[in-house]
Amino acid sequence: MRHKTKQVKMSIELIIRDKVVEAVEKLYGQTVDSSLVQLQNTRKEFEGDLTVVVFPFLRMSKKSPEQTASDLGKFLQDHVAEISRFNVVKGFLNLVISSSYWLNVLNDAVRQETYGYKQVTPESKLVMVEYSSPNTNKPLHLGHIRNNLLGFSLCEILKANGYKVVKTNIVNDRGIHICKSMVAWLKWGNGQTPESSGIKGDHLVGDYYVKFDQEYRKEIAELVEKGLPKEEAEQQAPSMQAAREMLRKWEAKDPETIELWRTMNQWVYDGFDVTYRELGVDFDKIYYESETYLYGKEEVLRGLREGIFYQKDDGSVWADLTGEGLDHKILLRSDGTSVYMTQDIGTAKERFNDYKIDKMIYVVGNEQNYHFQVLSILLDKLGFEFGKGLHHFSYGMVELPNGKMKSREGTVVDADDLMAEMVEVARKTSEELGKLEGYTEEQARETYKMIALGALKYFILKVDPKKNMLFNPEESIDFNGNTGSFIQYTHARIKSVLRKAADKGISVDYNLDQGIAVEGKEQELIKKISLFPDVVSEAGEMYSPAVIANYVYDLVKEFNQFYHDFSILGEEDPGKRNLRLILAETVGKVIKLGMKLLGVDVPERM
RNA sequence: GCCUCGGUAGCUCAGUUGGAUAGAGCAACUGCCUUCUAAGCAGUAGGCCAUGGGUUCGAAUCCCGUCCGGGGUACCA
Repeated sequence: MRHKTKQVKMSIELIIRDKVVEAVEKLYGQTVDSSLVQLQNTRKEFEGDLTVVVFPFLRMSKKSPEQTASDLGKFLQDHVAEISRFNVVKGFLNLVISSSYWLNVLNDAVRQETYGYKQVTPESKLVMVEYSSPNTNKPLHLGHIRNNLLGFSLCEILKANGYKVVKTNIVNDRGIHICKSMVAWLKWGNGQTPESSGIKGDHLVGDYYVKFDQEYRKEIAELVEKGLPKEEAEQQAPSMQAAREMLRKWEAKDPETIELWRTMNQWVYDGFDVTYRELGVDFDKIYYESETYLYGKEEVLRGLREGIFYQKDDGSVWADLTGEGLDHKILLRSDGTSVYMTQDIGTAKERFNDYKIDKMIYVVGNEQNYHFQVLSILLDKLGFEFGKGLHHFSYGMVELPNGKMKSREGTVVDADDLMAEMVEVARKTSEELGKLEGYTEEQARETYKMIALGALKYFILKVDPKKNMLFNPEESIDFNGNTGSFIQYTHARIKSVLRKAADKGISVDYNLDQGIAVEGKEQELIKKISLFPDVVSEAGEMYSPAVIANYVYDLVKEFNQFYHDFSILGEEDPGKRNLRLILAETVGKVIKLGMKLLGVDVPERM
């Protein structure tokens, strides 16, 4: 799935490919493979729809590029009904496709409810996608937002490509990090709860995590003052001792510790639920590290028994990966506790037990590339045939104008705050423009939220997932230009036109008159529409929401030019008006279907 | 040090089987609302595609070197 496969092109392209092969045989007596036929969309400045690059055939024709292109052009025009004209510029053969062909494309598109999507069938392959994967010691921030949006969108894209998808989340609910929050809460919390304080649970627990760190630093400073080396001070600080002790008690299943752990984790889950709901993401199955790490431990010990792994004198367990060109990797600490990798081995095993997974995808930041490379190898060594097939969907980090986000330095952009702020800006903008008059308060609020989240999601998803991206809070809240709002706005405009048409009693006739003249701009739009199914499958092959985002932007830009230059309802000729209505409706549909793949809703009005 | 990803307009980003004169948005400047929503449309300006070689009819794209930046690199997750 990951490797580049040839896109399934629309039929006309296949026909042209075949005919070029045939032409080369007939004209020059040479057999060529159709992969030699380079077909591309004709550049705007030339007349034509599709262009054949003829350079590869010069060796066969033994003629000039122009002559060769001209030979092929004549042959194609005579043998392909859809080609109405052609012209030659240097080695480029530009083909003009007849307007009736484009009208047929539009006809197909307007009639299909989920144009461009593939159906999921009982035979479809099952893909499990892990995303989000938060720690339970602090609220979600901008980095998580990119993760969640990419994960959710990827799932939508896979579904649209005919895959069954299980969305999963592994919650890192155990370990020293949550113990730090617990220690701090016990020391300084005075029994504070989300209810008593009015603070959202994940934020409350996060506040105690920060509190812990502050006190811990103070303690280190004091100890260093007394002459201890820094490393030793870090180990001996009372807070850290307390956190370690808490972890030991947790692993020993001390009832009080477990009870506190459950309580505080539940506060966090309640908080996360709110954030996930606001963000519009969800999961089919949630795994908890506190459960899976034990399975991982079992597997590692089995590996040790079977001689796949080895043990050092201090009791720690290791994997030797030098045969794979990597280093040695620790799997169990000398005190027998498990590490991140142990947990992931256990989780993977559980998942493949629970589901008949054909493909497993981990949506995790690129700082963990090495981790997943190792995980894949270890599972393979342990005899799991799925090991080699794991896919790490590795995405870049989100940077802020003043550098990286550091929770300890207070430079994180909190997910809840960010969404609330964007909704507020959307409300102000919308009220200034006065576009929602007549809407109830409820409807208006929904629209503000839709606009705010659309802007945020599009801003993040339009960039290539692999790359690091910069998030400038001021720019990101812009609603003009290449933004989600621009796309939503165009959808609202289209809906407005369609409403007005209905008001005027103009009904759309879906039997397009084949003889109708199609304007250049209209044909450009149909061409853009015709690309959508290819774009969906490309996004699925490349695991890239950005492909969808950039396509929808192009389409919308094209539509707005058309909208500006041509009147739809003001058109006198009923046939032309009908064509334009169908065009508008289809563009609206593609916008909606495309944005759905990004997890973005589009409004009827804005 | 080693591994890995990246470097395209002042800023944020497109540009994927190598193809024609490298594209958008933001910011700046200029026009367009008695006409279907101006969150729009049109225009001006802005580029040695980090850099040096190579491959070929043709390179932002492929290969090698160099510089700069991100991330990882044996008991954090």
